[in-house]
This record gives sequence, C-alpha cells and structure tokens, in this order.
Amino acid sequence: MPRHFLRKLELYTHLSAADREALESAVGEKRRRVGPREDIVREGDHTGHVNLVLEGWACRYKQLEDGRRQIVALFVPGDLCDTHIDVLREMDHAIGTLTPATYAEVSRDTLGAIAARHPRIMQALWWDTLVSASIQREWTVNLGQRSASERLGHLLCELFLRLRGVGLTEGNHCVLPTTQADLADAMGLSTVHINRTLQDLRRAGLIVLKGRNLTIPDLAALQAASLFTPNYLHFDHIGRHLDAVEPVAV
Amino acid sequence: MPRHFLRKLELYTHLSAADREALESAVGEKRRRVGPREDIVREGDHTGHVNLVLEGWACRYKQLEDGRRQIVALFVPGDLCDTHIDVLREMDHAIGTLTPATYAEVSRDTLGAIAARHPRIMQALWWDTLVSASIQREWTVNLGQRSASERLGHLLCELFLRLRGVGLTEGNHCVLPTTQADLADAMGLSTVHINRTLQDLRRAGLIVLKGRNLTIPDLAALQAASLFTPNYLHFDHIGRHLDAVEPVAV
DNA sequence: CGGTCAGTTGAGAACTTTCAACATGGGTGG
DNA sequence: CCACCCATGTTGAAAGTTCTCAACTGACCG
Repeated sequence: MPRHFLRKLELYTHLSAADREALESAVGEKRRRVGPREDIVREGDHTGHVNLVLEGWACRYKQLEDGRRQIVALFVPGDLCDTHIDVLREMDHAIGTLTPATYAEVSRDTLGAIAARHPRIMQALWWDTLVSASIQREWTVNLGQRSASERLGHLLCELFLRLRGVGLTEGNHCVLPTTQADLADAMGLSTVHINRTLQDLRRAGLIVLKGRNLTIPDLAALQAASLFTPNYLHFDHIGRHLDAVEPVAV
Repeated sequence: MPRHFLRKLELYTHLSAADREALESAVGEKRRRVGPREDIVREGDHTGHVNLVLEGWACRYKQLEDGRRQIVALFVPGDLCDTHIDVLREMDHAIGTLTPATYAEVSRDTLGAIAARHPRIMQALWWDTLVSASIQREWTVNLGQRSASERLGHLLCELFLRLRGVGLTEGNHCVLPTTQADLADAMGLSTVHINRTLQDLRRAGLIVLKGRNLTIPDLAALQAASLFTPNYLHFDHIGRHLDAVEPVAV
C-alpha cells in the first residue's frame, strides 16, 4: 500500500520481498485521513511517531508572531515527515495538509525494530533523510539567490522530478494541487507576484498550467531557465551495492 | 582539545569522563590547518570522513552556474560538518573557510566505533544533527519572510547564542569575523544593502559593531526587533535523562 | 608609495509588494 | 432551480524595498 514510498526507496536500492513486507505491515498499523488545510502536527507538540504521506500533499511550515507564514518543505505521497525528530523535546514547526490526505503513523518502536532487522531499509531511510536535508539546503539557495521566475521554475522542476520518482507523472504532465497562496508561502513571494510569475512562465511556453494540471513541455528548457540541476535530489541509485538479490530468478 | 564541541554536546547531556576521552582521542587523529577562503570540501567530492571545526569560521555554500553564491550554513568552532553525509554518492555543495581555521578530520569508522561503544555520544550526535537541520529550516524562514534588517538581526542573534553555547562570548560581546560580502551571500542580499542594514541596526542602538567585534547591548531588544525565538536551537538540555553520573563525587 | 581589500556613499533602475477592484467557479440554502 | 457566497485567480497602479553601478575612503601590506 505504501507503494509511492517503496518506489522512492527503490530509487536508492532494491529491496527484498521481506523488506517490502516489513514496511507494508508497519505502515498498515495506524492510518489516518484528514481534510485539506488541517494540522497533522502542531508547533510545540512532542510526538513519538513518524508520519508517512500516502495520498495528498502536505507541508512543513513555520509561522511568525505577526502571522507571516513560510512553508519550508512540501510533502508529496511517499514522503516521510520528521524521521528521528523525537530526539528533540518539542517540534519547532508545524505540519499541515494542503489537500485532503491520508497518512500512516509509524511508531518509533516499530521503525526501530524494522531498521534493526533490515539493514538495507535502514540505509534507505538514511538516504531519504539526507536527501530531505539536501532539498532543504537547495530551498535556501532558491530563496536567497534566484529571481521570482527562476525560483518558481526551480520548484516546479523539483516537484515534477520528485513526483516522477514515485510514479505520479504521466509523460510530461503531473498535478499541482496547491493554491497560488500556498506557492507564495513556499517561495517567499506575494500571491500577486506568484500569479504574474506563473503567467510569465506560461507566456514563455515553459509551462502549461490549467487548474490543477501542470504540463512541462520541455523539461530541459525549464531547468535551464531556472538554473536547475537535479544532482541535489540524489536520484542515482547510489545504494546499488546494497541491492537485494532475490533467490528466485525470472 | 575539542572543548567547544564537547561544551556544545553538554548543552544536550552530560558526558562521562570516558565519553570525553573517546571524543578527544578521535579528534586528535588527524588535524588540519588552512587559511581563509579555502575550500575544505568541494562540490562533487566523495569524502569518507566528517570535519569538526576547532578554530575559525567556515561555511557550507552552493554556487550557481552564473557565479551567484549562497552560503547555506555557517560553522563556528565546535560545529560538525556533514555527519553521515557519505551515504550520498557525492557532495552537492562545498565547504570553505571564511577565516583561517583548524579542523579535525574524523573518519567514518572512528565515529562509528565511538557511537557503538558510547550510546550517550551517539544520542548527542543525533541531537546535533537534528539541531543543524532545524537551523537550516529557520534560515529558509529567514530568507523567505524577514525583511533585510530582521534577517540580519536574526542571524546575529543566532550566532551570538551559538557562540555563547560553546563559550565564545564575553558578556554581551563576541567576534564577527565575516566580511560584509560573506554576510551578503548568507542572507541573499547585496553587500551594499548589508552595509546599509548594519548601519540601520547600529543607528537603532541594537548592535555595536566595530571591526570584527560585535556587541549586543540588549539581546532581548534585538530578538524582538528580528522576530527571533530561540526554540529552534533546542538548547534546553533535553537529553538530561541520559546524563552521566560520575562514580566520584566532589 | 602603490596596490588591494573591505567598507561606505549616492542616485537611478529594477523588482516585488500592497491595496483595491473585479472575474470565475463550485457549493449551499432558499 | 436559482441566488448568493466564498475561495481562488486576475488585473492595474502606486509605493516600497533592494539592486546595480560607480565613485570614494581607509587600512594594511609589500
């Protein structure tokens, strides 16, 4: 059932049937369904589990006292929120949904048990954690150095590749279920400017965005226009030395 | 010798004498001294060790093809660069010094051996890693939502508290050895604007900055002006349940 | 003494925000 | 079934912030 998550981990290494079963049963333990714009975790909480997004989109965000909000990470199906975060006393940020969503709560104990018994999974979770950190760094670059259109184009490239990594694209097309206000909070821009920047990208033929449907006619062109290089996503099967060798050949 | 690092870890938990010795000997293995503005790690490298800053300041940065540079993290004495990063194939960023610096190279094997034998250290390293990630998120908020003066004030608050955490402040005073150009690259602003913003902060009486010497006459005031809350640094001795109980009482 | 680096200043240009109005669409109650 | 409402997206114009360019200062070094 956590097929997007499994698919993502297999970008790093091939899992054995036993690995997959272990993850499936862990994810089956406790499942929740929530509406759009709901908090899953609030700032100040102390949670003892990890959340895995199964369907829908969510985000990690921080809010300033005066109401300004910054989305610091977007979560799409297959994304794991806050691995190991429970070493810290309390959450310094919140996690909320952008769309209706379902997610699995995996307890720390369950995750620890799996990691102990399945070293390949442990490595893959490590990889996932490090890639998340790398994405966070790239967002810092994005906000610090890129112009509005580069910034937005960069985000769309990243999301497209991440969605493709979990099997949620078709050809050069994917969904973009966020509102323009969500994009604004993620990019540190006003909604008005997001709107105009999207129009610029459309006018330049770099994207086709109708409603929640995004098409990127020429990904290489969008990447070039956004100074995007995919290396920071580390989608290069770098854990192949750990690949499971199944006993049964085809 | 890695006194700043030890002191930082003790913000989280108290280490035993054995813990401290293990860390000291690990850090003594290989020590390097480099000048200012030198790269310690280059983008594309594949390193098998972790670097611990002993003296001087360094940074993690990413550079765009057209030369724009974003500093995504600052390292002060006691900071550890890139724990566990070697799960990834190659570095997606570089690490360079800002000032002359000395650092210790700790091999992955050494670190792994310590972690296995000293669970308290392993937990403390985890805490350090998670705090670094938290700081990275806060920088994203900083670049996305705060105005130039809030942004710069926020950074100065953070640096002051981090330096205080490793014993490198005296009263309300510390060093700030970066150039304005470095600050600009870290804050996503131009050097000219950094210069003017520093003047604003000075004029408002929030900082006194002469050469490399920074004084913050009223930290609470600077925090308030910058919408700074220290919770994200997690300096709250949250690992106290792990505190070492020394067999010898004083 | 000349050169270089860091810091400072002025002025205009460019980018982004704010405010306010208007358009569109889906959903709800009458 | 229609009327209304609200969330989302769109547009215009003025204001505000930040950048760029260019010049100049002061300190340190060879």
